[in-house]
Amino acid sequence: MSIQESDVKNEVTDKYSLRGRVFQKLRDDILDGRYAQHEELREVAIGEELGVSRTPVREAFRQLELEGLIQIIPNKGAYVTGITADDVKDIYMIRSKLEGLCARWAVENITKELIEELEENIYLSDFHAAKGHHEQMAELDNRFHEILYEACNSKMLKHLLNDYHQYVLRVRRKTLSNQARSSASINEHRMIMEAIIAKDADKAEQLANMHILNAFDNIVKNGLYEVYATKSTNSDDK
Amino acid sequence: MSIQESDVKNEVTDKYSLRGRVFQKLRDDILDGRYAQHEELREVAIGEELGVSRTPVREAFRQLELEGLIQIIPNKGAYVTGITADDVKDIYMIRSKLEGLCARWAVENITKELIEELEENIYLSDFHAAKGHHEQMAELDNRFHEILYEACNSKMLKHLLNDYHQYVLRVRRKTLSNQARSSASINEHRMIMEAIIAKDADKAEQLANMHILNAFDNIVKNGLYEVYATKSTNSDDK
DNA sequence: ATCGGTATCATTGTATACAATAATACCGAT
DNA sequence: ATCGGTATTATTGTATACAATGATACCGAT
Repeated sequence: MSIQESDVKNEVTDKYSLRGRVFQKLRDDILDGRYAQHEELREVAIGEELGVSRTPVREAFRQLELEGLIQIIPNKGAYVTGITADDVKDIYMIRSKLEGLCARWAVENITKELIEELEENIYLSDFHAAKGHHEQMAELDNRFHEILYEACNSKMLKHLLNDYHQYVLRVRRKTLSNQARSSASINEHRMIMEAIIAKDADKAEQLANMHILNAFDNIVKNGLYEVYATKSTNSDDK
Repeated sequence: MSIQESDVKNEVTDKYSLRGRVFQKLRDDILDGRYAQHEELREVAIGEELGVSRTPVREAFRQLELEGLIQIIPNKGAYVTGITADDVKDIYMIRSKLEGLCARWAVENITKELIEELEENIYLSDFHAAKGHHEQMAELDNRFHEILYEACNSKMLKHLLNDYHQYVLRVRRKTLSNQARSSASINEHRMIMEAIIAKDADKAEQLANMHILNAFDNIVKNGLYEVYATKSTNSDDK
């Protein structure tokens, strides 16, 4: 197997190294709002908490910085940046554009195999929707998007969308699973797939745009959006 | 000065730490194509080359991985991913959408101060264009976009666009500075600014979209686009 | 000659030791 | 009491030592 085929998940998660575990733990904690805005993270403290030395902690810090979740001031410290309600909104708006682009590119580049995967995905989604299997539906929802990321045939876009998808997964954990939205979502998936198969790039892009905006609407409507800090702006705490 | 005000550049560059230097050096080398695709980077070798120990090298590796420039396979090694001609194209297409979004948001959020900065930027650009000062014009061009990133008032979008801007800076280093394109570019900047001032979000977005696409066209026309590897593996390119 | 297995080596992963920097406390001069 | 400056401490930055893992070479059995 060539290098670039290897599972993209490993890029970041790396479940079995200490660094990977520290990274995941900190990212989850930050995205779940368990740290205050601008809270300082000390290497030894985090290390002791997780039973590891400073080395993996430092490496995790460097990654979190690039994800924009903490800010490192040289020789001074690491401060959590977290994400605010405004950030969540921005992420969805950005994702809307990018998923649109992804769907557009998929029209040109999708393979037969991936089309089949999409079809299977929709088919299974209908099944689990009828049964009310929320767990499986969430999984299939993720997978639908991941298939498209693969199908667009762009390393850059895939990488970017995967990153944002990570954020979204966490946000969604906090939102009620909403029966009505689930079936609407599947139908939107179906329409996107059909537009791609029909090679209608404009329609695919537009549908994908709307799909993400609808998902965001749903989050706002369910109100769980409020768990995130409102833009702290300043006059700062701490 | 509060934390979030501090210079966003430091997030990544950190010129004065060893890790920062290693990171920059490796990123530059990779983006300039000085490594072969899939070449393995060994920690000790890089460290010796730069006269540092493995620690800063490893931290830099972790960052490069998140930037997508190398892939790290746990317990095995780090392999450069580089960017191909296709990647450059994708970056510009993605940037087109994002800069459009940025301009749209700037319409709502731009401050008087930033509007004045934009006006000054255009004014100075005209001056240096007339004099043929390429260095200053490139600087002003960057700055124009950075002002917009600030003006959109979105931490997420700003962060993202700054990242891509880094790529673009390197790509542009390789492209001829083209007199005709320079003046066209300034005019496009002017029109974007005017649309923002006129609070015409649709127009601002559309102009910003086109501005980036035009910049890419120029790169392709100048042919220096070919310095990058063509997509290595799969049969098809886009 | 090929296969399987083991030993050796190279390389990464982690912990710790040391150096440099920044924050704090303390002390004296005014 | 306040200000400036120095000593001390806490914390990060870097180097090195050790552990674990994967790659390679060697060797014997078939």
